[in-house]
Amino acid sequence: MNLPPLTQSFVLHFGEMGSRWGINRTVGQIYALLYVSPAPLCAEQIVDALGISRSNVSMSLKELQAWNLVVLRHLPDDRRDFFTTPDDIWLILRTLAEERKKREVDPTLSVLREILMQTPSTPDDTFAQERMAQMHQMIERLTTWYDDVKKLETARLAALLSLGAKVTRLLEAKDKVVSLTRPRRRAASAKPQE
Amino acid sequence: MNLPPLTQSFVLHFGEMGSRWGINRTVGQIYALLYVSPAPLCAEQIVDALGISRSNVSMSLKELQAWNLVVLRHLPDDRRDFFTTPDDIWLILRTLAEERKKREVDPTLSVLREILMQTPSTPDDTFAQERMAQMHQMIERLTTWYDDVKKLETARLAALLSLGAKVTRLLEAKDKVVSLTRPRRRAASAKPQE
DNA sequence: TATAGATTTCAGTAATTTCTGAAATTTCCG
DNA sequence: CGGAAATTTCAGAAATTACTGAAATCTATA
Repeated sequence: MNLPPLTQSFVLHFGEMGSRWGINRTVGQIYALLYVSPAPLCAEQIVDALGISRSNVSMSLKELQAWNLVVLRHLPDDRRDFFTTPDDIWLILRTLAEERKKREVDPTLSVLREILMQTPSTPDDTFAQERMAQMHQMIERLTTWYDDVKKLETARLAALLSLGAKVTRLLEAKDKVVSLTRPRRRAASAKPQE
Repeated sequence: MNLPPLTQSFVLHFGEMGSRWGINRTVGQIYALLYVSPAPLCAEQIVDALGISRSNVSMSLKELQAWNLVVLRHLPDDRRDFFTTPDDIWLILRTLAEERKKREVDPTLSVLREILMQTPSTPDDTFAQERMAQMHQMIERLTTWYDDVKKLETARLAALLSLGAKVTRLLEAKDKVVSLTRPRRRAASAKPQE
C-alpha cells in the first residue's frame, strides 16, 4: 500500500471497521480511498494503491455498486471504468440509510407480518405473537418516520437536525395552543395541579 | 430445536439476520428466544430449545450482556442465572442505538479527529483532509442530534416520531415568526437577483 | 473445607467468508 | 472478423469466525 499518510490512516481505519459495518475489509478500504481521492480512479489504480488483486477489486466494486455507494464515470477516449463517491455527504448518508434499511430492517418487517397473520397453536406462541406485534408496531413507526423524513430536502433535514430536542419546545407550545383552542380535561402528565 | 411454530420462525429468522446485524447466528437466536419467552430462561433451557452446546450458550449470553440487551434474573432458592430481555421495546431500541453508535460510529469519529489535527504533507492529503472534515462535521451533527433526542422521555420521543416530517411545518411557521420579528435582508437562496 | 451444581475458559475443529490467479467473457476498434 | 484491452467469473487457497467438548473455575451450603 502506497498512499500519503493521512489518506493511509483513513483507508486502514475503514478497512478495520468494515466488518462492523457489514462490509469486508477490501470494500471498506476501496470506499475510503474513493471518498478522499481528488479524481475518479480506475480498477488498476486501486490495485496499485491498496496492493490487492485485480479480481478482488472487481468484486468489491460490484459490491459497492450494489450499495449505490459509488458512481461510475467515463473519461473521453478511455474505455476503462472510473469510480468515485458522490460529492455530497448528505446524499451519501441517505444512501447508507436506505441500503441498511433494505438489508437490515425490511426482511424482518416482512417476516413479522407473515407470522402475525398466522394463528398461534400453543399458549407460548400466543404470548410470542404478542411480543412480535409490539416489535412490529415499533418498526412500522420508525420506518414511517423515516419515509417521511427522507423526503425532506437536505437544507430542511439539516435544520431539523440542528434543532435536535428543542423540537419538544415546539411540541409543548403546540400542545398549549391545542389545549387553549379546544379545552378538555387536564392532561395526565406534568403537574397534577392547575 | 423444539419450539412452537411461530416462535421457531422468529428464532430462525433472527439467526439468519444475525450476520447482517453484526452478531452471529447463535446470539441472534438466543436473543429472539428470550424476547418472546413468557418467563426468564436459564442456560440449560436455551440449550434444549436451540440444540446448541452449553459453552456456546455461555459465550453468547456474555455477548448479549456486553450489548446490554439482556437482563439477569434470579429466582428464589435457585442459584442458576435466568435471562430475559427488557419488556419495554423502546428501551430495547435505545440500547441498540447506543451500542451500535459505540461500536460503529465513535471509533471513526475519534480517528477522524486525530487525523484532522495533523498537517497534510502532500496535495492529495490536503484534499483528503478536507473530505474527512466534511465527514467529521456530518457525524458530529448527527451525534449531537442523537445525544439530544435520547434524553427525551419515551412519550415525547414517540410523539416526535409520529409527527414525522410535519415538523417542517412548525419550522416554517417559526421561520416566519423570526423573519417578522427581526426583519433583515432577503435570504440569499431563491432568486439570484436582488 | 468438601462437594455438588452452575458457569466459564480454551484449545482444537468446523464452518464461513474473503481473496487470489487463471481462464472466460465482454467491448471496442481496425 | 481478429485481436487487444478491460472486466468478470469461479474454483480453490488462505484467513477469519463460530462452535464444541473437556477441563477449570466459581459459588453456595452442609
